[in-house]
Amino acid sequence: MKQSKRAKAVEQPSVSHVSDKGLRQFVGYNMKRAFNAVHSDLVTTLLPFELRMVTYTALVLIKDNPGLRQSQLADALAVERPNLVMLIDELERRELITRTPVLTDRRANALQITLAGRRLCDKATDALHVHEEKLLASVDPDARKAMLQTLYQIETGKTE
Amino acid sequence: MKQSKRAKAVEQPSVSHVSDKGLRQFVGYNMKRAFNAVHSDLVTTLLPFELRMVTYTALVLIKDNPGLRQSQLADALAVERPNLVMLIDELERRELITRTPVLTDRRANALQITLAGRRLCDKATDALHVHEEKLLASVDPDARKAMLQTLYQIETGKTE
DNA sequence: CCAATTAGTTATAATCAATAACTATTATAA
DNA sequence: TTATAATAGTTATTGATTATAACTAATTGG
Repeated sequence: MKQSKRAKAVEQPSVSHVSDKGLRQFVGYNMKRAFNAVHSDLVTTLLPFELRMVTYTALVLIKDNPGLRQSQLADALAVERPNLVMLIDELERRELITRTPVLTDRRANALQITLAGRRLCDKATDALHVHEEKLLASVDPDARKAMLQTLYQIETGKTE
Repeated sequence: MKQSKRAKAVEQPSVSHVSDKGLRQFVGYNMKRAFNAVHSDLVTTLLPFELRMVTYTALVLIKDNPGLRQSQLADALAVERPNLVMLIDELERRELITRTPVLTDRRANALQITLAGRRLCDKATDALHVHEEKLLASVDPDARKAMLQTLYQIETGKTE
């Protein structure tokens, strides 16, 4: 839509540097900024494995929780069940996981990682650890541990 | 317990609790989990103001950087210019900001917050601070300060 | 048994993010 | 100066992601 009334031009001092100090007051903002740095690094790290953050996360959860059901995985990943189906389809098609019906509940599928899946997962995990260590090289180990504890506290809302 | 009708099928131990310990090793995972908690709180806090995270952020940046240009804001928000247009359209339509052409560069628009925009922004900011304090009530002030410093270190990659 | 619920699926809609191309201006370089 | 390139904002469109509704099959519980 074309603007019918064009505002009058005004002498404006151009902004040389964009200040975000108003946002820096929020812990959430600082968390998001830091996570963005981690995430963009993660994306490039996982690229050669043809994994995205969500597919890698799914793979690890299936590896660590053999027999996991799709609904459980959907909950853990915080994705809707319908969206998980396609995700699982892809991992199964690539033969990184198997989807086998459960005897005791024939509605459900039990997810298992395959050998190939495990190998890919392990390689990706190694690469991620290397990248993360590089990203956190300047962070003091104690400060890092303290941050993890604080993050967990925020996540769970618990005092300790 | 029902007996299997085929030997191939194996009794699957159902997963009672989904373990994410493999993911907890990553700082990025812990950051994302904590941020999710903050973010979902933020969404509900901003809802009554009819603001999303990105629109609130835009509002604050315009407030703190009078005369900001759209391209600068797009960079600061890390959104593509075309997508910013609709965002700015909405804020302008709601008369929370103004978009005035710049004298010295008639291609550019200078963004300004209006009085109504400032009032809404301030109210939202207050509400967000209240909510964030509640969310971080269990976190020791020193631990919080230390975390902010560490987060900033990760974001910028700098030693200090 | 019957109703309600659950797991997985399909199809679809809504939302969000990315790309190309256009205009009008401004900057540059021959 | 003129021609060319580059920039700011816009439009239209596409692609990707996320959410919703409805369905089948199986299980649960009264």
